[in-house]
Amino acid sequence: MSIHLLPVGRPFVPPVPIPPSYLLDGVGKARLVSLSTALPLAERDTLEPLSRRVSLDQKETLFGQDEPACSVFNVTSGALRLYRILPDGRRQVTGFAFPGDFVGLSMLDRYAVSADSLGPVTACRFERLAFRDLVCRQPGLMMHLHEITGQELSRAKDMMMLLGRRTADERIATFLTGLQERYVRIGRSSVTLELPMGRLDIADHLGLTIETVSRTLSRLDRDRCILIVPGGVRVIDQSRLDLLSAH
Amino acid sequence: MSIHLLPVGRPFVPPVPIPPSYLLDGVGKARLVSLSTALPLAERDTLEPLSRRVSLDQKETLFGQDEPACSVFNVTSGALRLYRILPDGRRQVTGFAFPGDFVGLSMLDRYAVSADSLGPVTACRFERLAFRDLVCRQPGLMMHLHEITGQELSRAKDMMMLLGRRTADERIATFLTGLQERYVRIGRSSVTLELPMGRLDIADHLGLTIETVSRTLSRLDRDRCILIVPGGVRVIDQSRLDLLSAH
DNA sequence: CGGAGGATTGATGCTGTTCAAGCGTAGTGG
DNA sequence: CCACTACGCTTGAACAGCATCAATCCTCCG
Repeated sequence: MSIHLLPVGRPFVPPVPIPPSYLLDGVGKARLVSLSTALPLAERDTLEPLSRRVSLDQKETLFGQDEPACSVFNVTSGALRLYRILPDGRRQVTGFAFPGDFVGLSMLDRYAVSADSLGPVTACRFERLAFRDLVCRQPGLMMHLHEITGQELSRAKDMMMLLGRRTADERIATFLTGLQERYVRIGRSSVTLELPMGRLDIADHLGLTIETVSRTLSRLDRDRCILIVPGGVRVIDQSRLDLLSAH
Repeated sequence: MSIHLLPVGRPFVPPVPIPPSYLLDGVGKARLVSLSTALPLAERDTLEPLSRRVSLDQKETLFGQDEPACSVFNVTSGALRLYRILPDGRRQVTGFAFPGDFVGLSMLDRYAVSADSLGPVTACRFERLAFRDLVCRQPGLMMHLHEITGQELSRAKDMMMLLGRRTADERIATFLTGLQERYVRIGRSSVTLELPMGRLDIADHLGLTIETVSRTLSRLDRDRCILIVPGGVRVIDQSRLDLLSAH
């Protein structure tokens, strides 16, 4: 069973693409050489025996917010939705986890969000305490994981800017280009941008309503900026999208 | 020179209050015993020699976003404003740093935000690489710092929920109760809640305009929920404030 | 006393929400 | 093969919350 430690690079500096085959079957002996923070192979090897495979069907929940966090996960295929809910039902989707992403890495004793599957998902599960103990003995690995958490924190700050200060158009554009970059990074880039999540998930992620998401996408389609296709969108005018999402 | 490692506790479980004197003069020999994740004194002692004191006047900048991150800081007195700015001037204040708070702890090679002082500030500065090397050799310390980063990430998700899904009233109430809790934690709680930042800072933090912040505070004052006083507010109806900010 | 900067308050307008209806496609069963 | 339903998505019309624009008011400080 293979763990996916994706390269930790600066945004907009996509590292060497990883063959999709490596990411999609979590079995082979393929090795991932990280660009900036290469992990000694020994560390990979010590991590792997701890993991056990988990499989989820569509819309199954992996864990719930505030539950005792007894595991750390690494997604190997499919996509997870991560979210919080207010007592009155308002929801904030804090993010989506794709192959290679860790969830629960901050290792507090309770999960900070709920996680469920958008479609079929497979992941590696680590017993938290064992994971913690092991990582403690490998300062290099721990540093790497800390760095990944730092990246997530930086993305969280991007989200604050987006949610606090950007218009609906900008939010949608930023969301789309952000997905593009993530797909590039995991070697999944293609002409059409797959959207495994529904409109409501996008809305709850971007702080909008489903109607506004739908309207905004429709307008971008009408303006020949994107083309809405079943299961995703095709980007027609990349530069206009980049302009809208420009930080 | 003394470093402030504040307890890492769950939200709403304020740990033993720390005498303000300890936090305000960064000199004495006082020791901070953390509730959940006590640091061996040896670790504190190894960290301290690395630090150098920095002092800032009002509205001086400590570092700018995207600058090479060559230092990690620990605030000892005063308060910092942490923010990002879009090319067109829109600003998102991602947070404020109070005594005991670390900034730059995620240790990416560039700062994720800009930081400047709201009033006079003192802090401990650590050379990043030395800090990193040292921390690498102290798994317990590193774990603790990782945990602090995890807490920050969790608060970032609170902010996403706030910015994406909550009304102006709720944002203001949540902001006020959040400040209360932080002040309790650093032993600074008092009848009046000090607001060292201006209305514009609050607005840019909560994704509102200065006018909305002012109006909302005025209404809470008119409704006898708070009392606006010079430099802060006095909370009159705590339960109503808690209700508004309830997660 | 006068000026500057921050804060408050009012009038108006816009962006995104709400409410409601209709569309398209996939799945089911006659 | 064609209803029929279910579900997600789209579209329209009216509305509301917060933003914008603008004037005024503090309060501190020279």
